[in-house]
Amino acid sequence: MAQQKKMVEAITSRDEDFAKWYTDIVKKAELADYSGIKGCMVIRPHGYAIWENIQKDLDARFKETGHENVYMPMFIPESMLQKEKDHVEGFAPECAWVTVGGSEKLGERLAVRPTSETLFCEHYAKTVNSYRDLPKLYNQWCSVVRWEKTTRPFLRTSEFLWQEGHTLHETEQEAIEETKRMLQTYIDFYKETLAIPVVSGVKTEKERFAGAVETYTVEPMMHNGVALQGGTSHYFGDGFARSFGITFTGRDNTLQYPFQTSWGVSTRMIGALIMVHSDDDGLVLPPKVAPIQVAVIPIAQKKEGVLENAEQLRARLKAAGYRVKLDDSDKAPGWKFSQYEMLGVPVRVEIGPKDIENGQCVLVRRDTREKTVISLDKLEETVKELLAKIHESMYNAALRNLEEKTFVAHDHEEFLDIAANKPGFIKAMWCGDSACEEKLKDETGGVKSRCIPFVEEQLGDKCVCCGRPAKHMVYWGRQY
RNA sequence: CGAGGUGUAACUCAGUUUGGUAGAGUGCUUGGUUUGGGACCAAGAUGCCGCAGGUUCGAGUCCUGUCACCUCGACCA
Repeated sequence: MAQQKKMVEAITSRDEDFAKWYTDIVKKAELADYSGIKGCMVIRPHGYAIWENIQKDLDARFKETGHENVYMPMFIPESMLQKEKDHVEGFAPECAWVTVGGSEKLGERLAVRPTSETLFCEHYAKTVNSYRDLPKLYNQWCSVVRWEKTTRPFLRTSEFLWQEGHTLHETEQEAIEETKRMLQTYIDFYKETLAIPVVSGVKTEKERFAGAVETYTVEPMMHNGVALQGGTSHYFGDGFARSFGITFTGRDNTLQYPFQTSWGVSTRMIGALIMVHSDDDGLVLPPKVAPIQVAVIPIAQKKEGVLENAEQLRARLKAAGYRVKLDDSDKAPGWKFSQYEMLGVPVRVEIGPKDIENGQCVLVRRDTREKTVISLDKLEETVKELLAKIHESMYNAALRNLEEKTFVAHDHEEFLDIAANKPGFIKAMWCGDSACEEKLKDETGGVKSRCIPFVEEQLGDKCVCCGRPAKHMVYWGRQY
């Protein structure tokens, strides 16, 4: 028990100091390290492996919906960035600029891409001529740079990895459908792969992406009641097309502007995995993205036959298609238990002399710590069931947290009271005026509109801020 | 951009008040004993004290400058 206590002390308690707990997990679970470059992190093997699993899963979903991967330059000439007015206003303040090449000052400075709409537009302007060239369904996996003032590993870093889909369509309706399709892809991915429920809907004008007509968002709820913008899908209308002169000859032989979308998710999702699922003993990973799904820990491994039996279990699980690791290092078993819990490995298999004698092994699940003794011949079957069960109960626990932290405010006073005392989402009616969003944000010290859900509840008929007739029900909350 | 903090071993930090041989714990290496919740014994290796000047016989310590990172806030598709 003394050792158990020591282990817990290595990580700051989540309830005591959430921010410190978060960075402790990042470090202890070997996800990332600070780099010596402001706001930039080193993503370590365990963190990068999670990202690779995320990529593999998402990429397959993109391909299934007809998208192709491309790669654009990382530099954007200032003049190109400036072609769309709202866009440049939104992004120029946080661009990193290249002004010197070798020893020569550049004639025109280059932005390190903060996002690639303009590059895609430039390319589309050259390659799209006819309605037969549409739709263009492109995606790119890359990193982008935004000169953030306040950074935090995975949640907000100066450089981050993401994917950005950029598509071009013949009709407005098609583009809107694409925007919503990709939002749904994100919603499904969060649920099916990350075991995270989200609130989704459309952003208010104030929170909209620079240059977009509509911005749709997925908003997961963190364990401490703070929301996270977990992914966005934008409908651009033909605004960018007009700014960049992208035209095509339509079916009726007239020159037309195409309609455009973009959508992206980033390594920020790894931050969500931490803040939604993990606990005071370390990371808790959903099985689909866990770099190691099963850790095999031999007990008294120098005793005859133990390592051989452990190796057999490893080989069987590998053959069954699982990512499995046998730890035969000479660390004490207790150390290994803690270590793999810290790393978030969903299932641990223990095998020692007693087990071998009885033809059994011990399975321990990370999320609940529940131990089961099973007969060795049931291994593959039980692990399969267990991983599915773990995903499901992780999702349910996260859903419970989301529901418990969602409140309803009927009037101004109630809104302020909840904002001050109950961290989470606040559902409340809104008149549609940005001034009310601004006022509520000031009054509460940071509560902003998260989104207007697709299905709105009629909680009242007046705006909770100004009392004028309400137009929408809005999810409000603090965000990372 | 504002306020605060920190730079000494791989990590966490002591040492700075009062200048005098560079320290501890953890980790690492080797050997042995161990092994069902972060084991134990023994022996080792590891330093441009952030960087640049200055004062001094002598600077981790005093002075000047500078750089970097962290935290909080403001800002934030």
